[in-house]
Amino acid sequence: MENGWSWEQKTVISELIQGMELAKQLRVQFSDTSSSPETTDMLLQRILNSYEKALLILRWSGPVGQSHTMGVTGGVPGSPISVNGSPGSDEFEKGLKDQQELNDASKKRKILPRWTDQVRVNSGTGLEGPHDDGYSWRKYGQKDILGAKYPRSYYRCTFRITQNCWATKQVQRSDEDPNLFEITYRGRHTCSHATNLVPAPSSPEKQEQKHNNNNNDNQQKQSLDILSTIRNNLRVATENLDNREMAHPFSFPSTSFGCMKSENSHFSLSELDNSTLLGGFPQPFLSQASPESNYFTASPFQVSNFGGVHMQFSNSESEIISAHTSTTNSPILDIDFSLDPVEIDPNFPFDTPGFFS
DNA sequence: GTAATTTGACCAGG
DNA sequence: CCTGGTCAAATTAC
Repeated sequence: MENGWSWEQKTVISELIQGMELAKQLRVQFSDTSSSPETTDMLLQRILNSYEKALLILRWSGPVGQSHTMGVTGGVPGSPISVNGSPGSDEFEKGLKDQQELNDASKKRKILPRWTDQVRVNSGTGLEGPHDDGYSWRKYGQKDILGAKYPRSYYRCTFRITQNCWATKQVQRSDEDPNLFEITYRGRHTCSHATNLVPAPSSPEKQEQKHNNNNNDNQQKQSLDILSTIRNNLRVATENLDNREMAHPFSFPSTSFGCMKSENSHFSLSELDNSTLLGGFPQPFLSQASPESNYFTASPFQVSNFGGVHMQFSNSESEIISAHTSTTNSPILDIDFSLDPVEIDPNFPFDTPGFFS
């Protein structure tokens, strides 16, 4: 790695910087009545994408304490990551030990970190197609759940076998609000497959049928975490921000890491000079933005619910409390933050090419 | 042809 | 025993 910064560190930093810059632009937008709502909306999207990406990367990096810990993390008080950042060594070791011992999936599953996401799909706009969260998932089952109107779908990382990546997710459509999906993620991706090879994402319709794995919202929520930390730079408020779909998964450049998909047109790096850090990524334009406007507040140490999305973290033991937040203006997002330090996966491909340059 | 999805069977935990 | 989660053969998609 050059300059002591790994590629991912640089990426995170640049994403955060970009987010800030965009937010600033947005602020200007609001004082500039001549700018169109579309522009504003697009800026919002991009901001979110940046934060998403940064969060994702942070997640991959795992809890702090490792050599790969990014400096940024420390500067993110209140962020989930930093909260988990200091795992009790006991549990940490225990977790590692467990993972090593466990070959069987169920045990393994038990110790995997778990977090839930609630994603709203905007049926009106023909779905925000946030297709995937950028990962490459493979459906391996579907179950009717007692008391639930809709079946639950089970997905695992496409690279489970080839790269021993044990990340999985479950998608459950909400009973009362068919537009709402609860996505539970389990385990961190340890794969290092650059999926830009993966063909274009499926069509929106297809996604719809597939229960809309709009998990990218997940990252959007995560974005909020960081978002809140940059509160001073962010104070945006659009008119009513209903549950809107920030949609647009971001993708990574050809050097994409993990099992992220590099979806063609959703790359969202801006024209900001962050590229100097990143080494110059391509900058395809953002795709269509949702029409509705947003309202978005970043209050100190408080993550807000954004676009009606909701996210909770929990370790394998604790219950996932499902808070209902398809809501609108509640600036407060309940985050049950108790991620398990154990989530460091021994298999994490630190040595993966491209992970650390 | 390969890869992904579907779907009933199987299994473990409570 | 019931339920949720996973497996794997059959099927479908590419």
